[in-house]
Amino acid sequence: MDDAVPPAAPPQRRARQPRQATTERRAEILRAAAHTFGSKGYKNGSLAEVAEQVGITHAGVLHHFGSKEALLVEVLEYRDKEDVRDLEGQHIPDGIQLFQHLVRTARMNVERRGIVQGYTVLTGESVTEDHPARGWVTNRFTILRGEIQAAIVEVGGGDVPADVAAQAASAIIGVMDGLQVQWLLDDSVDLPAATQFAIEAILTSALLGTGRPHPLR
Amino acid sequence: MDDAVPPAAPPQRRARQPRQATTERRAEILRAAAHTFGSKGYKNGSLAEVAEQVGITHAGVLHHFGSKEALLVEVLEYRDKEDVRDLEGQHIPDGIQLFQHLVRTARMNVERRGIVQGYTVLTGESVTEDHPARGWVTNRFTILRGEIQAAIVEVGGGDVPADVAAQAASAIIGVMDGLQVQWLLDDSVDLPAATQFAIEAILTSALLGTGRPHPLR
DNA sequence: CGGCAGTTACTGACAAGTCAGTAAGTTAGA
DNA sequence: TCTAACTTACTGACTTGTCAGTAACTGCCG
Repeated sequence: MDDAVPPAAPPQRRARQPRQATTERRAEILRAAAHTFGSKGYKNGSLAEVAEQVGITHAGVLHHFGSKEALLVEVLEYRDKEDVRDLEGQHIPDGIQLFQHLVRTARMNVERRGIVQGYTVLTGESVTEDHPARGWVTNRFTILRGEIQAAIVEVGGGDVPADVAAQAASAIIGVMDGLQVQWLLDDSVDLPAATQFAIEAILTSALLGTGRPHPLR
Repeated sequence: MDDAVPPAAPPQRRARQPRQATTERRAEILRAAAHTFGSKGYKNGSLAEVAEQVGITHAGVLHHFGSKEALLVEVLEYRDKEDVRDLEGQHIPDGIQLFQHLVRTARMNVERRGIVQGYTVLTGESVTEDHPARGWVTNRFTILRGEIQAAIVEVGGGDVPADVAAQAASAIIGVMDGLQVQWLLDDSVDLPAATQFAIEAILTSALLGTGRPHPLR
């Protein structure tokens, strides 16, 4: 390759860029879409409802995102970026701190019912055939399981067998999600308390035999 | 008017009963609907698709059930009855047998992916506003929690505090549901093993301090 | 036991609505 | 001036639900 020439002179003519306010506009639409898909589901939430929240028509939304499915994909990416930004400054928790972080998240979630509902509805929907969010949800689970499994092994000082750590990791994610569903349907379920109880229980069992004391209390 | 005649002669005329084959016909439709709502969700599954499976038109389905929502309700009731029939002969498990039953269910579920998917999709959908299955799902959770909580107290010989038993009961249901979602999305999740591991872990923690040995192994 | 009244179990057509997506025209900002 | 950012108007595909009509079945009357 010839690297001597300056990188490809801009064949750009004039104002080919989006306007300045457009970035924020798109973000507005993404937040509206997250809200709609969250409360009604992806299939059942309409572009018109999303558009109305930002004061435009559904065709305006399609101008920005091309299709409903593309909008969903960007919503999911947007949420990922937000999650990362929330953790900015803080180092990514690992080891025992990860579990403390999970319990803290459950406590926070009680104050963000809408977000929890969105996650729950979308996750449930994603197991249907050819759902556009299926890949995203599956990937999310895979990453999360990996992180939690690694944290379990780390806390156990390497003495926890891989398959036990894997089962415990799945179980921790499962119990968090499953408790959220019950809590959404019935406020009498104590989401933070049950989450903490279950995580401690699963962690204790996974570490049993390593001779280490329980690290959460 | 001549009121001398005996009070309102039976207005019953003739054949008022459904035909013989109708019961089985309705059951066929219910099974088809369970399949469709299970794989596509209630909102996204159409009457036409249900009808096609039994070789009639969507109007025929509506003839039998009146509305889509009424069909869903009957599907749920039908499934309940089937569940009960499955347990027939066997006494309803309680105490430690309930937990063995739950683990056995997880093992069986690996062979009934469709049913698990139906349960998962419908449960996720039900947390949306005004969903027609919401009451059914909520009620199901309430009953299940009560049974599991009672079993925990029983196994613990009455030494387990009510709130601990309640949290453990929620957690056990939650982990079963949550693991099913992960398993549906990713076969590499070992549903039976992780379920058994988590139930044992949660049960152990709940019984801790009662001085009883772990009852599952 | 034959026939007919009344009902069931549908079909096919249609109503009324929602939906995503397209195309063409308008406005306003860089 | 050029074009991004819309709107309006529309299409076609689907939805559930209604309705009138029809064939077939059921049970009673004579």
